[in-house]
Amino acid sequence: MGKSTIFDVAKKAGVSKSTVSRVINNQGNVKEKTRKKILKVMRSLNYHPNSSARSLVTKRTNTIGLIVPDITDFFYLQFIKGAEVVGIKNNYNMMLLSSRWDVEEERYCLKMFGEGRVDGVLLISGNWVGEPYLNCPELEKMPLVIIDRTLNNHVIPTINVDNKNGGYLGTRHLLENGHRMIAFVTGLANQKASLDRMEGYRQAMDEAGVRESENLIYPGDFTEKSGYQVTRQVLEAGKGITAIFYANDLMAIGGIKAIKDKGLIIPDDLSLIGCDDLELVSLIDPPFTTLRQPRYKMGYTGMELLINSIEHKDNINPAQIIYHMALIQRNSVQSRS
Amino acid sequence: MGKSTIFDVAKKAGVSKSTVSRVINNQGNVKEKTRKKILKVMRSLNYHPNSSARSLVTKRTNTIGLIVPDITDFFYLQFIKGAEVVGIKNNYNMMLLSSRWDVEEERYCLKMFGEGRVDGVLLISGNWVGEPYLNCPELEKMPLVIIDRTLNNHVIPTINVDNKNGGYLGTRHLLENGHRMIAFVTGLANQKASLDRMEGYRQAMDEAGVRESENLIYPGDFTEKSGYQVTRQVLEAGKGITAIFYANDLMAIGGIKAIKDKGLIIPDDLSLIGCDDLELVSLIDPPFTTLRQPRYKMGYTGMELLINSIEHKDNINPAQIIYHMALIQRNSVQSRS
DNA sequence: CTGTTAGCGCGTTCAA
DNA sequence: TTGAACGCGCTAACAG
Repeated sequence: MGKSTIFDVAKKAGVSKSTVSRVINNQGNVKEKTRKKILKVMRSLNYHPNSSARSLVTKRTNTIGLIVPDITDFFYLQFIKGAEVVGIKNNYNMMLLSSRWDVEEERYCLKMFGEGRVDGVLLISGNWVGEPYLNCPELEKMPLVIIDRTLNNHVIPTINVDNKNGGYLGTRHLLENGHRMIAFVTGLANQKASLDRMEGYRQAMDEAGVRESENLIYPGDFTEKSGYQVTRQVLEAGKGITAIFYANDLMAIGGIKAIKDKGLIIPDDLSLIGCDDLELVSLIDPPFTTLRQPRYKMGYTGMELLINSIEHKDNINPAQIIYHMALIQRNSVQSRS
Repeated sequence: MGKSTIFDVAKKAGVSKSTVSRVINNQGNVKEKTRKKILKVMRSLNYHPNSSARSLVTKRTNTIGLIVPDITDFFYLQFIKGAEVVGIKNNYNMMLLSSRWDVEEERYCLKMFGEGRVDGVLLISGNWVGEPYLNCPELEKMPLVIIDRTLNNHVIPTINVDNKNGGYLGTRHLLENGHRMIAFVTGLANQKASLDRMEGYRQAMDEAGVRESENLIYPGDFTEKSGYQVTRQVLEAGKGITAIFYANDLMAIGGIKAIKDKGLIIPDDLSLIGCDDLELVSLIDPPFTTLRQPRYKMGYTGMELLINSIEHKDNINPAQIIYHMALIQRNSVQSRS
């Protein structure tokens, strides 16, 4: 038996394929009686139009390609969620590929999507230093929006947060609470977000006249484990550090463990701030102060831009959108004034 | 200009489409020299075969449909991850649809995938009571594997854990540590997993001769919030409860908060156990004892079965696979003996 | 080793 | 209001 085609329906209903096609897409004028008839036959045959055949002629797939460094990473969930909501509202499906934190892999994903599988691509990028998307032939003519990354070529729209300002805000908050010996734990050295946040930290420290900031920077790698290890170093350094600023929440969580293991109390003995505002931060003890990156909103907006550009609703998409990071205060910063 | 087609390549290379097709799929014998030439032309034209056209004739899309109740839910990440690994290894892409915890929506997703968009479907099911997949015409001939659910019709392969045994094991563990007044916090009433776990709890309690177990069952809804609220009830009930068994980890996390808010210490004042073993459990303070559901493995195996069935590598897929839940001991159970 | 031919299932003219 | 004919881009016989 196999799947039934539009031809089977037409034959059984005693009409031509064209008429069936018309009722499927409810367009054109079809007599109510024949429409009813065709609908009935379609059901009886359990007919579903074949989407490949359709795409071949319409040049539309109604699906959006989504690329993420790691589906399993808590950090990306809200981006995806935001994008999904807009996708559903506009009748798009999502095809998911994972770049596994690899630039080459990311390019491969772009290539897959370049084979007419999708109408556009939402790339949630590994935030590498550099601009690897220039001269990428896979992209030719394919609507694309990049999230969590800023490009200066102004041809691919990007959505990002102001990481430098985030670093600045967090550091200011600690300074205003009377801290001066503030350590900064970085993420991976090739991650732009980490570098930018560190720059903000430096600027705030400089402005406050804390000259030793260079010696207060500790290299981490964004993982919980490194947060734990680095924090041990900080605690054993004996520099009189009273607060730690982590370049992301996961490291802060590791840090909290290390601090507790030392028998110290947060924030009484040591203050800390994270970065990103993962949902699970509120589950941690203590819930800690962090800088929120509006990830849901970013995914949402990214998908909107993308669909606009696919459907030419609006040809003047902005070249870049940059959101502020917001300080979310919880219970991990003690005033020393 | 637009996208270039196989015809453009053929013309520019001075050969026929068939020859180009042969090198694309590297099959058949093609003279090395012409192959080189064609490859070169393909690059120069930035040619990528159109996957819709291909699917139309091969009847293969090389993509797998994945249905999940909520992409954002921590619980599902490892299933997806396991499935993804196998998918990548076998050159399949993944198309992701979210059923949003709704049976109707789930059916709609199945329908979408029934339109030839995918070669098979991996359904990570909302674990509802009942068997809604019988007589579902969308499924006709479509390879399908269901995860996190057991069906007894023995036509659709399912992968699940032995939830009842999990409930039994957890309760036994508490009993063996000298607890008798053990509360059980359920999940949503229409969730089979919760009911099964509760049944295991009951059995263990009965075997141990604890007759009041009916009065120790508290209804929750799987959310952290309900875990918090129910735990407050338990603490205020004054029944002499010394341990709480939560039907999932999220509720246990809420419970931990409630217990701490009361100024009580875990496990000294109160023991507890969760269920599922989410990754984030190790981040919680204290890391708590729970029953592990091998989610990565389940996703992995599910995808393997599915691909086997698509490629007819193996027509005798098992009708159901049931994994054990394993007790993962951490620091939330105090011995009272 | 290579070219010719015939569809895959559908939407879209253009006539009727 | 309907049907006939064509083509989307590709693979798969079948010849040569």
